[in-house]
Amino acid sequence: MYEHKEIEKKWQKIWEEKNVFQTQIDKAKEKFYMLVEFPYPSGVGLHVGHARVYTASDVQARFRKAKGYNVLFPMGWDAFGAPAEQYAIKNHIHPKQAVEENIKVFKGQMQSLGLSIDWSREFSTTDPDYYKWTQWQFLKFQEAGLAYKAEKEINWCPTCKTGLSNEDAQGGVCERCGTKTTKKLKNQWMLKMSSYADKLLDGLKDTQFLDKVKNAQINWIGKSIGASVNFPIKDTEDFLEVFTTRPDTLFGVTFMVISPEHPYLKKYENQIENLEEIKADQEEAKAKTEIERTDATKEKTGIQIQGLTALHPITHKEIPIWISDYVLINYGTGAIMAVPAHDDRDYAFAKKFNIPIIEVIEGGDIQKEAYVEDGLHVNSEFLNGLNKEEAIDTMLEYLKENNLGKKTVNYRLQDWIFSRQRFWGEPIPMIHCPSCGWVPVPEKDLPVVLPDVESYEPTETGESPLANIKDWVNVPCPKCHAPAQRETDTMPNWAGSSWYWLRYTDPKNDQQLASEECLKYWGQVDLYDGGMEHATRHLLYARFWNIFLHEQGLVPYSEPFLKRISHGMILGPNGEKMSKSKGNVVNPNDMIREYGADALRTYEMFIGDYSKDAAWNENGLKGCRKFLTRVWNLQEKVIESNENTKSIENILHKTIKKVTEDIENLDYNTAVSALMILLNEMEKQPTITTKDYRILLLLLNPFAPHVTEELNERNHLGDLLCVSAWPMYEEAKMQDETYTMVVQVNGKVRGKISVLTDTKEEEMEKLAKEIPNVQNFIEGKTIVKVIVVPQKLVNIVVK
RNA sequence: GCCUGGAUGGCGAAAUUGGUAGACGCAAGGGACUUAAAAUCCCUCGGAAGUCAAAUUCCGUGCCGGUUCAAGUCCGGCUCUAGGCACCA
Repeated sequence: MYEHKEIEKKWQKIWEEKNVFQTQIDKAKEKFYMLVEFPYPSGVGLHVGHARVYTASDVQARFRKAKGYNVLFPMGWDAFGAPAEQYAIKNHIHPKQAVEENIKVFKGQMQSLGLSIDWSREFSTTDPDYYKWTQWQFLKFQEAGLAYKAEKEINWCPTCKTGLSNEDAQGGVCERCGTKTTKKLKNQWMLKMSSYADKLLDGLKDTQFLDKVKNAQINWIGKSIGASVNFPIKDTEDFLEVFTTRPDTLFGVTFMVISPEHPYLKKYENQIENLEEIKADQEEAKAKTEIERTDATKEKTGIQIQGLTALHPITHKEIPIWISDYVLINYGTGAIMAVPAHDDRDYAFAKKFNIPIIEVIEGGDIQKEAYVEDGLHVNSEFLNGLNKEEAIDTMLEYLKENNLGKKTVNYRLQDWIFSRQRFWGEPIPMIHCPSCGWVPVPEKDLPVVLPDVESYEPTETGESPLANIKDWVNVPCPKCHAPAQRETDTMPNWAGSSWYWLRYTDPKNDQQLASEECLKYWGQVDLYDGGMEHATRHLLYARFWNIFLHEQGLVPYSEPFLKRISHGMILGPNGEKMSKSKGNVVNPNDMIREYGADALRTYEMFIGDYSKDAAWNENGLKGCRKFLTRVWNLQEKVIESNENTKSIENILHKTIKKVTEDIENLDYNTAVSALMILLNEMEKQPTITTKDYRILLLLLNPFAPHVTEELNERNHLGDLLCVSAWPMYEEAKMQDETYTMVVQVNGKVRGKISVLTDTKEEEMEKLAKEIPNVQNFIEGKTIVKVIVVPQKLVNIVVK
């Protein structure tokens, strides 16, 4: 009887006691670094979706190990940040304690899945031994001038009472709690990520990320090439600088628009005649949420600034300046030149406020809509008659020569807002001294450890809860020893996950973030599995961080991840995302208890294309359990022999090849299917040999590691499977003596015949024409052509 | 609106990159074993026509067209759908 409970417990214990999955550097072997995104240990435990991802990674790790690689397959915990803090507040416990409890649950569940993780490398981002190095690396950014403090209008979540990066506030809602975000001016630590935009783009060439992942990153970075143009402001020495991707349309400019946050509104306050009206508008813009402001479908609003007028840089005509919130302060220069004839938004704005529209490119009907296509330029002096590309080049040349502007590149990517007003994060290791300014905490004083406190709830003022802990905040300045104060903001929870894969290579090192030897040997991650939701933010932060460390000579590789794949989600049985409120949550614990981890693993690999979402179906799981039971029952047919059974030798070798290639290509579903086919064939045999059986078990082992080990042991087939080599296939044994030759007439199948594999083309054609049903279709017709594809088919074309 | 993918039986899906569409599994129906059920095993299973049963034929991979001896696969144009970006100048 196949009793999964005892078997699984037994083998998990054996693996642990023998330290089978502990990994050391072994230069004689090629390494394989399998990384899967470490989880955020929440209170609810593992999801069956987690089980899918970890199983797939485990299949990969076990397979590579059997193939002779020295495999690194580590796991840790990403445990800083809002959710742990919220959970702790709700349950009235310290976040540290909450994290410990949750980790215990997660780890227990992972162990019950039988994952071949090297647990000796485990750590949490919240361990002071770990975040010491996160802080240390922040100081490296600071030293390099890449960390700076800036008064920034930031996305503010009124519920979490914290600043959010653009990445955390996508669509104008707080990533964690879903509240609409507002704006708030705050002095924040920033990391100069934007200056790495080109490096982040170029580096993609050295990776094998999925195209959709690469594309998501390219979009996010949002590089656009254009020109900055200076428009003189009438009666001043000043200029209004704009960014445009269409300098060729410069002669079509009929107005300009600046963002409500543009500094000139303050600078020329005294000159502006309708200042009150403008100020009211500014207030309004501030009150609007990001989502309201960026709703492209809504009617444009705007006010013309009286008393402040620009001049066209070439024609010197007067151009009115408007203020409108469709122009964003954090992109380009916060000001645009508007060409209503050839831009949709400018067109809508001009129509609404009756601003003239000048056509400068032929081809459209500017009475009806803005014409954004290419065409010949008109009304454009020296650009007349040129198409878009030529006109852009000519204009850029002209602007440069006349000192009116220049070619410019702009990015959507912004600097990384690195401050959070929270308790549960890595303290930013900086001290503010009244006379020395910001002073880094000396290396010897790291880590700056979070204090043990009673209350870690956010403050009403928006200051971090740490600000209230005077003992902790007040320290002497490291430079002049005068009374000074610690930074009370903490790091975003993206910080800890921006270098964790490096730490796995050398997790206990107390001298360095990881030794050079370990970093060199384990090097880049060979395969990094994670969700599509992390394809932009986490992956960009991590790459930015790694590229920086590489430039500092701290890590040997510029790109951290060689290959990035993304997995699909497991949906509820109804095809919807699993959620408590929908009542469609499947708990992996229940499934393991009832069907066993091996069945669950096999099912989750068989469920469908790994990169795609899949709906849960318990009957499918039952089917996989049945498959394992049949593998179990097959032992009754096993006879002792060092040979393969002749009648299944062919399919055996084909299956080895198929499973090997499928696992390499992450086609887990077809690998399982190939094993089912092999089992079907084996069951048809009166007996199978011990050699046959061991091959089946070896191939199945990555998917169902416990039951295969048990069967291997019970039938005395050889060494533990988890330390045995992957079986090899021989092409010679895969050759078929015959094959089914397909015969078509005019491309339609009219007959099939079994022929010898080495049948010559002429013979194939002759045999094809002899098939009675084929004759029915060619009789009385003229044969125009005969196509013969050796070892496949014959197609007779008749008229 | 722009950038990626995807669409195949009742369901999850396969298909060597142009060569037998639907492997494998689930569900369903029929049968065996059993006092019975569960478990297990065997058979059928895209639709239609045809037949005692077959053979066989026609239709069929989101829609319309094209290339080719041959198209789920390639090309052009749509529709729907998932994900990413989005008043980004």
